[in-house]
Amino acid sequence: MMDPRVMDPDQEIVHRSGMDDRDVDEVVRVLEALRAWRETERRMSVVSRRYMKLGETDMRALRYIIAMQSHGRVVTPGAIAEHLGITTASTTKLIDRLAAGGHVLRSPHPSDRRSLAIEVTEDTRRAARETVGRSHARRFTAAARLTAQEREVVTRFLHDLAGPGTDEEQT
Amino acid sequence: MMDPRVMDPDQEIVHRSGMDDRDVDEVVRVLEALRAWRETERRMSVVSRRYMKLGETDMRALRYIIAMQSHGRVVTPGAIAEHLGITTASTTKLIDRLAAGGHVLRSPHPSDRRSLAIEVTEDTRRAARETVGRSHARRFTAAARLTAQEREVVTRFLHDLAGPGTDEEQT
DNA sequence: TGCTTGAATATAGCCAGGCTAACGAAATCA
DNA sequence: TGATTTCGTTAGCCTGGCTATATTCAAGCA
Repeated sequence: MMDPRVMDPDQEIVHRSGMDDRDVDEVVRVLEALRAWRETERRMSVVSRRYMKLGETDMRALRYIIAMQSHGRVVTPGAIAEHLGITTASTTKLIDRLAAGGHVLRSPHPSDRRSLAIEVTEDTRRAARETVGRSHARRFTAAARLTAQEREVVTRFLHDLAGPGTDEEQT
Repeated sequence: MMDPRVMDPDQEIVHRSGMDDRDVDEVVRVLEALRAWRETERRMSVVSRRYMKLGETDMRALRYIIAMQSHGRVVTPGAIAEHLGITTASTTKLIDRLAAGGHVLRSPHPSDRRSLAIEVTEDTRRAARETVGRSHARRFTAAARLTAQEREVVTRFLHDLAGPGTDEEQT
């Protein structure tokens, strides 16, 4: 009635690759570390979003606006919508929320009078720099502690994780 | 008016650690790989959740229930609420949604008549195994491709990322 | 110039998924 | 046994998505 191998689809791979128990153990440790890190990230993201009273998408939007603005680009609602993968209608409400919270301003677009330039307020830019910057610094430090060869190993592993998985895009 | 260092808080760390340009470049590559992987994960999660017509929390709940059940544990709504970090009221609605979608059943708890045992249906268990299992297999394969020393490097790096960041819990 | 078509944002109204408060039923404790 | 605590549910609210539609302006053309 209950299949004990349910959460253990590794057997097939293990069998194919001829790994011994010790190898499997190490691999599992890597995966566990990966899982732990993701969980930490998720939790910290929840904490900092609670702190700034923003939802996940709003936060992503803010990061995007700040990044673009720091490169001197004019950020329009349409561009935000596209970046986030949501509709422009939802983006209008999103900007309403950010504006109500004093995070952004709607300024006229310099050349297209149909459009807008969304600008982040100075206070929010500072706050974002503090919270986002902290976790960025943590990542930076961790990567900086590695030797050159180790960095190469880690980078390769990460690319390996992300790379060939782009197959199941289905629309 | 516009500070070009806004998204570049790395300068201080770089300065402290006495890294040269080449080092910085490599570190940035590591971080970029990290970011790319996270983005991939996020996108794929969106895709598979759309496929199963489930929200993020519902999916997490399902994974939790399947995992516990596979260890022979009785899963109660309260335990689900605690694991997800949401209220029991929200969990009631969550279970309503999962039950309406045919993903779980409310069965009587074997020993406590106030409580319930939430059970995943066979169909959903199979579907979850397929989608979740695929990305798990991808991670497993990537980790399996590493040598023993490389696995150690990666694990250490990941722990380093997740580890000391648990300081800012602020309730 | 004046008209038409398309682009960019906004509005209205719907649904999902969180929350708090209050409740009933069962377990537990004095 | 009676009081208290625990567990899940219900009711009602708010946020953040969506679609469909409206509004305003830009751009191309007769």
